[in-house]
Amino acid sequence: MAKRVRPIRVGIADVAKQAGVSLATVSRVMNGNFSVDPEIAERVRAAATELKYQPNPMGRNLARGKTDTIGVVVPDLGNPTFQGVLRGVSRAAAQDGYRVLIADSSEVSSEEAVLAGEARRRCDGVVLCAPRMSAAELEELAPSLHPMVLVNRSTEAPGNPSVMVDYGRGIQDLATHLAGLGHTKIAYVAGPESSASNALRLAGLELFQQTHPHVDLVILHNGSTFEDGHESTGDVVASGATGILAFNDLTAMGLLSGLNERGVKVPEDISVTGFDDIPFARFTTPPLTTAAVPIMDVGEHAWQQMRDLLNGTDSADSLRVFEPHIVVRGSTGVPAKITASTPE
Amino acid sequence: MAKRVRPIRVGIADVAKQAGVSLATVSRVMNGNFSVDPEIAERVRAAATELKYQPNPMGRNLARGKTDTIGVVVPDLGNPTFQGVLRGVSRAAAQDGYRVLIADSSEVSSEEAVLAGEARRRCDGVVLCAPRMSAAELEELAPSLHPMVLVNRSTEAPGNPSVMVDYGRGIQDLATHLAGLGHTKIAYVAGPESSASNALRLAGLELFQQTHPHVDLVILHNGSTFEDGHESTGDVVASGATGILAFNDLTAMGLLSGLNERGVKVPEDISVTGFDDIPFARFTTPPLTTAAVPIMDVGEHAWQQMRDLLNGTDSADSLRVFEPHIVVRGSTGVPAKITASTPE
DNA sequence: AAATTCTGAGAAAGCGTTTTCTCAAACCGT
DNA sequence: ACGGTTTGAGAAAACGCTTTCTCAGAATTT
Repeated sequence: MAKRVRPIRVGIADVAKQAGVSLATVSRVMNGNFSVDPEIAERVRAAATELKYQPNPMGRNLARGKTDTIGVVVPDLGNPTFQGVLRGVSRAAAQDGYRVLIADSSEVSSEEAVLAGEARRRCDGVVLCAPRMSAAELEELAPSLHPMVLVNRSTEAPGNPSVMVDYGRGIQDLATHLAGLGHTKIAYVAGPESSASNALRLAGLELFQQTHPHVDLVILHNGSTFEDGHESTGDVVASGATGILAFNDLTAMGLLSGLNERGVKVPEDISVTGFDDIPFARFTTPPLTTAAVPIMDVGEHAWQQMRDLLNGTDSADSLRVFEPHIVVRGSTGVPAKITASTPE
Repeated sequence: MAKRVRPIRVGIADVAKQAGVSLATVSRVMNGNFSVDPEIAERVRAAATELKYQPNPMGRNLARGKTDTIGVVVPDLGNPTFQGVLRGVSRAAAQDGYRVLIADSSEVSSEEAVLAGEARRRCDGVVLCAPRMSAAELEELAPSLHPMVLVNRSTEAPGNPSVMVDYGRGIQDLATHLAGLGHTKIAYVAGPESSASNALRLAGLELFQQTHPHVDLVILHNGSTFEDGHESTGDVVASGATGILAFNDLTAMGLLSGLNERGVKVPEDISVTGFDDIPFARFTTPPLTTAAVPIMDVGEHAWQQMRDLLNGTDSADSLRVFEPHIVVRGSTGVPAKITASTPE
């Protein structure tokens, strides 16, 4: 029977025939193996370009046991933070000839394990962005995912680099900023329970409380989206706090919007801070005071760690912490009570 | 010589041995081929789960000639629009068991062809988001990329579905909105020359001009980023126009910021419109009047087209146009001249 | 000039699946 | 009970490369 309709695909064999050499030689030339006569190499290259030969990645992948691709799994592609690290990883990896496969778990933590596993099998490595799964699950999963690098999480087992953001430090700075302005009652509108970065913020606030015992600190439970922030408005107002630490910029913006609807003036009546310094934080009304996180750098560093893992290069640090720095804009100010007690 | 250290990887052969059947049978069971005795199938399944067997994707890919992956190439992962379609495609594809590989051309149009080609070879298909390359290049590249679906571009050659947004209609609606408010001098702050959607907007404005001959329409050349919008402030003010159609929400936000710095009131002195209705458009000061584009739907539809292509299902329409709808917020209003001429 | 080491390229063995091909055994109708 | 279909599973051939193994012939050594 006739061979099935050849999809006009030129393979390594065609090039070999055209150049009058063996498959092995073509492969050698294509992979820059120098142990081949320059003249022959040239002949092969000519044949390759003439036939427009492009190596089939599937064949290569199988033969080499690698794909030059890494997987990135994020909880939500709609979140500017994850978009940032995705972009950072993607660009950095591209520099080294690697591509990235994305997996969006849609905040369903039970999906994470299977997505991560699948990504790992398809790729040479996997970076897990702020996985929502429990610590126990993460520990259990880690060995089967190696090489893996974590963003904003860490594991006991060594060999899995983490790149983290010092949310504790950031929230302390923000709280201190508010306290410095004279706020004595501060509310933290917390993020998702399952969020590790939320836990870090809470720990940071505990330290803050120790150094500022006179400040009345209250925790309001909430979420991580704009809508969550908007819905927290009632609780925030009811709390009587004049300084509000929102979980992130998104919730801060939601809160700003909610407060505006109720006629509460920011920062005159209430000061609000965000976290992350997403690109739009400076365009809110008023512009948002927040803790800037160098998110692209986080992504880029995550790639570097991954590359070291893949190359077997022992990376210097397997835990890198990025420090946020607060940027003060218009959403924070001296609380009303103080202003009122100092009439002109 | 001893086999190199087995990386503990269980292959189909291990399962076959464990179950006492041939490789072929294991494969059949794993792929839900029913022509296998239920009892044996059960035995195979038991062996598979006991050994925690997971098929190696590289092997499958090569044997099946497909990867269950599609590539998405975008000009800039930092652009909310592309983030939106990426998210839409990713989620929709995931539903059908496909994954997505991303390629960010960083707005370098010369990179697009190579990135797209590589993505295509690695994946079963490719969706090109608003490629910046010339029409000629696109036509030339198209055949080698098939199956491919285009977003916001189209080709002569059939078989390459396009999903587009009716930017012409949107900008006309926006312009009409401004004209309706009484603006008689309107400026369009154009996007990148190479942007096809910019051309569509220009075409739309031409139609608008025909139906509104009395309106003085001026075109200011510019870019697509926030910074571009900010830098256009001088030209905008100098133009004397009272109604400004920004290329997109990003440039509109930049412009808003620039106008604010100069003490120009929006919308009292100048009205500004954006385009896209990115999630943050409603939080600018004042909230941005814009043309909302159902960007997630665009991504989702792009996937559907791709799926049809992959399945050989002839899709009903190979050109789908999504209509934007304008959403009027606070950044547009009656021009000052009119207000002044109707004193209370 | 014979023996030994290098070089460079072809032959062939994987890589881990899927998918024909084959063929024995069970099943069928007459 | 016997030729003719089905069933069901194993053997083996792809899939398209990379890489090890081999082995001529050239280069070098004695």
